[in-house]
Amino acid sequence: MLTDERFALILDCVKHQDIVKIQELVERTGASESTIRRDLTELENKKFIKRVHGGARLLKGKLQEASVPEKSSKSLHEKKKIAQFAASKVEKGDCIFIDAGTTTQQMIGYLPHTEIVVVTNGLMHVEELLERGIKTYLIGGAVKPRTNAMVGRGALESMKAYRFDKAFMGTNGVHPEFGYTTPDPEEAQVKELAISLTREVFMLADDSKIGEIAFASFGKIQDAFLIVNELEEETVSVYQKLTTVKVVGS
Amino acid sequence: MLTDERFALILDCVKHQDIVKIQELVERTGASESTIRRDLTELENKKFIKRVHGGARLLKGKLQEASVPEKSSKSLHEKKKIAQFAASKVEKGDCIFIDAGTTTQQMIGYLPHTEIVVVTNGLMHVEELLERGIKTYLIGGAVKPRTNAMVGRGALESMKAYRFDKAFMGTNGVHPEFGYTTPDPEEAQVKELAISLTREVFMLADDSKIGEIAFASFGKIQDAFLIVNELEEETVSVYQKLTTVKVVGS
DNA sequence: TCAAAAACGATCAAAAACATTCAAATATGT
DNA sequence: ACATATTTGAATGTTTTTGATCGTTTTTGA
Repeated sequence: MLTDERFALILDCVKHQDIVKIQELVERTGASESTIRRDLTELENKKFIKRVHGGARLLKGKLQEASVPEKSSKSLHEKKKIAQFAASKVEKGDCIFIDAGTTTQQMIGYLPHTEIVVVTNGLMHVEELLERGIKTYLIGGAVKPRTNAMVGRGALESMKAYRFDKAFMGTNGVHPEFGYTTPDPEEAQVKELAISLTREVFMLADDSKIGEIAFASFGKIQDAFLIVNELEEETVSVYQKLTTVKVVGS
Repeated sequence: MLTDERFALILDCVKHQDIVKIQELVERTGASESTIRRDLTELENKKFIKRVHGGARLLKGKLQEASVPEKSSKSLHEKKKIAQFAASKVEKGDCIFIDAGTTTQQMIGYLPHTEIVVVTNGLMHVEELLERGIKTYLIGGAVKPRTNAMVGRGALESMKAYRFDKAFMGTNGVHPEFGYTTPDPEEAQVKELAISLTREVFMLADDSKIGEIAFASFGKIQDAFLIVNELEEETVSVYQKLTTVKVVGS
């Protein structure tokens, strides 16, 4: 049996059974255990399957990616500083938009008032907002599995019914020329619309995002008040020519 | 049996039975008690289940927990029977609406296909739907704190963009004359609109709702296929004059 | 309340699965 | 045909998983 034949057979097994034992593969291919192991190792490197003790498993978010409670505590602390400053900008009676994402989520705990109205596209924010007794609106649309953000036509339509005093946005890239960028074009659409509906936009970005460019752009640097945790003097001045910048320090 | 196979089996048991004994798992997996204990410990650490003396329990997300104060396991079992039958009505390729509520939530675990599109107004449903890899749309609007249901103008507007093959609704009252009723007028609006956008409506009601009348009406008996857990012969015939009734028995 | 029964966590040795190495078999290129 | 590269399977020692045991804690029922 050829190598590629074995590969096909293995992938077929995994696809149909979700999980397959090495012994079963040995039996079905007639190859030795060593060979199967080598095959599995290679298929794992090529990101086709996930090896587990005793066999291999389908590589999918089915059971694996469900829980994401892990955070690097360093970057979390940075995010908290940024979030805290951003939250201080919220005034009683404001109608604000809070973008989906982990940095913006941190804001919720620091919000200085509960007499505000919050609109968000981040499913994960809702629980904490309600817990604090804040009037919460969620925009509609398709739910993006990995990030639990609302995207798509429904999200855009649904958001057009609102106007915001302030918006707090996350971003994956901040660049003087290319502006604010994010990897997902659908999320970019939502962000772009949110910005256009808002009087005063705040962009929350930790230092790892500065100078980066992701795939989809959703705004120019001057569209938002930029909040970062740390930044060299010279870099700050570049951005300060374009917009207001606040370095919260770490 | 591989570790991951056991994990899948355990999670499956917990999801369908809410609670599972160690002995049952030993029996079903063929593994030793020690191994099952280790598995449960690990699954608890990964936040998939909650260990209890003698077994393990479903770990509900806080969003779900909030709205489900405490349910007698009897009525939960009834709900499951109803949900199971309702789920069997879903066919591959369907676009369905699933109403907010605990009974409809039970359906998700029993859905026979994942090649469907689900629209819901129930925030608590989203997590489980995505976990099963189902394409999920959430309608927009205000989030109702106690039930985590989407209501209000935004919800209505946002739903109008969809049409459904089937809808699965919960209700607080079922009455021959007054039809289906619920205490909250805002939720009633949403339900009413959902029904009007759907070809085939299923109403899920346990026996405690039969003959009851709540404040706000959202449909006549004949608007939906009625699914109940148990019902006296004579009562059944009353409703059967008006619509199709399925008694799933307990 | 108390004692028996059940469930528990910790420990340890056996078993299974593992990566690595090496030589034989096979394929490839000149 | 020859030398070289690749693939294969067996043998090696190592790591992970497993099931049994034991003393402790929790639950149960009188």
